[in-house]
Amino acid sequence: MASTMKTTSPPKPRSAGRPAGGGELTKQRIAEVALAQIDEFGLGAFSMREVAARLGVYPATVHWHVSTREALLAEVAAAVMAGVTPPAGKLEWQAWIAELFRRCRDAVRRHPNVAQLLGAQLVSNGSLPTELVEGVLAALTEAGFEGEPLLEAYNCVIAAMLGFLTMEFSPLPADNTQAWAEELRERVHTIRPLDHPVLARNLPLLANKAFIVRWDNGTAVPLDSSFERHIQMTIDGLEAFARRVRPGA
Amino acid sequence: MASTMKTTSPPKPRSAGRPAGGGELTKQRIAEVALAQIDEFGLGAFSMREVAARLGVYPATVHWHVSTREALLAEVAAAVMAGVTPPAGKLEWQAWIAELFRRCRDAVRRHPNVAQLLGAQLVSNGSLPTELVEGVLAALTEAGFEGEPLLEAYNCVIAAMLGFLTMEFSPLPADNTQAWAEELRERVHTIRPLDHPVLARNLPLLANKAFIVRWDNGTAVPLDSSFERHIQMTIDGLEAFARRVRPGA
DNA sequence: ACCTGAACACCGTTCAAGT
DNA sequence: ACCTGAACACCGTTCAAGT
Repeated sequence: MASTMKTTSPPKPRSAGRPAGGGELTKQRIAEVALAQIDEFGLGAFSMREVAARLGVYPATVHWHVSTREALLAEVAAAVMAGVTPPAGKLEWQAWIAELFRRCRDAVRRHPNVAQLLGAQLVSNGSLPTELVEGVLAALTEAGFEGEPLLEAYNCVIAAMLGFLTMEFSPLPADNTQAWAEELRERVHTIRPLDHPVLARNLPLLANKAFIVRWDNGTAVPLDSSFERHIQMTIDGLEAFARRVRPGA
Repeated sequence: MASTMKTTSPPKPRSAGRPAGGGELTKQRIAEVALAQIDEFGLGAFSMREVAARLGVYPATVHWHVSTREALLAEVAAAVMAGVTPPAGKLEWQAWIAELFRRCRDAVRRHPNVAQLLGAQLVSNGSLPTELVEGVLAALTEAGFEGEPLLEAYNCVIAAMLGFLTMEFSPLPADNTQAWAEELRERVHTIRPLDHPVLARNLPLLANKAFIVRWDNGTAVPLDSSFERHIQMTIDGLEAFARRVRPGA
């Protein structure tokens, strides 16, 4: 019963072939365990071998179901983002987009450590629900966009939404968090008013709450009001864009 | 002279202590080599050991100068983003922000593989130039923001800029790019018009050019017009926000 | 101060072999 | 079809020891 912290000890020995117990090993079950692991220790500490260990199985077994580490992560991202798309046809396009933004953020807040997968990995992009794409396009069509402007507006909306969330929940340095936070905090508080007057003057307002000058991410310090404002700005921006495209409305 | 593709063969043997040759090993030189490696093979293939090998040095030597892998990556990100901030006081706030967005994108386009470091890693966030922060705050102050709205507007601007770039240049799956692209392409082109009418109708417009339904990133298929529109929308959004805050202007 | 040489504790993935 | 057991070719980081 030798138990140390992270000993990847071989799983309970058993013979090959499908096990008798009801513990069916499926792609979904693997993704669940992977998500649990990411939730607990972050994406940096995620490993196939640890997933296998948690399932009481050899690493190769996981690969039989999942093909590759990246594919598994895409699966995880898909699971997190499933069901974020609001139902169609019940809201004005502005309200629909606002609702999508909020539901998307709620999903990410439940599993903040997968945030980096959304914006920063093309793989998991591809694993976002098609309903989301269709929904945004439908809303923008209702807003009067078509052709090239539709493409542009769509890209702006997706970038605005996922971009903000990717940044809000971007991970802290894996290891010596304490030391790093202290150093950045120090650096921020010794900003010279002569070199950076506006920043220095607004330091109490910005410290640890503004991008680039913060040492906690959205898990510890959520940017609620900024996100709400971002929704507002996105919609205002879309309306202005729509006016430019079809001035007669 | 045994030379295979990626043999981490021991470096040219030499004795300990500082070498005689003028090849000074500094933090900057290490960051340069790291950046070159990332440019060539991507962030996924980046390794401390390979950096060491390129420098003709043992892995431990790199650690003497850099402390940690994450710290080195932060250094690299800082190097890429150095000098993106436009000079102060020469442009209207709208033009200044637009210029910042464009220069930022140009920097990322020169080193697209570091894009994921910008939005998705809090470490490298902290290594962005303070001038950038100050500049954005100054522009927004000129636009009439102060207090809480200033914080919100700032966060929206940073998220809009870095978020878009993070997404535009998010990396493809490391390995079997070909197969993955083909599969996504296939999936996109078999979308059923009954389930996703707007998407299906606009497929020629969107395929491989819209987020989530593309299989190339910004390196192969740049989203120029979408980015320009994003700048426009951001500024329009800011102006609308400013009007809400101080209706008398 | 700066570097070697070797080790430690991990990785993802592959593959023959079992059932 | 599904899994074991072991191997391959890597990792980042640490540390005593050299100069």
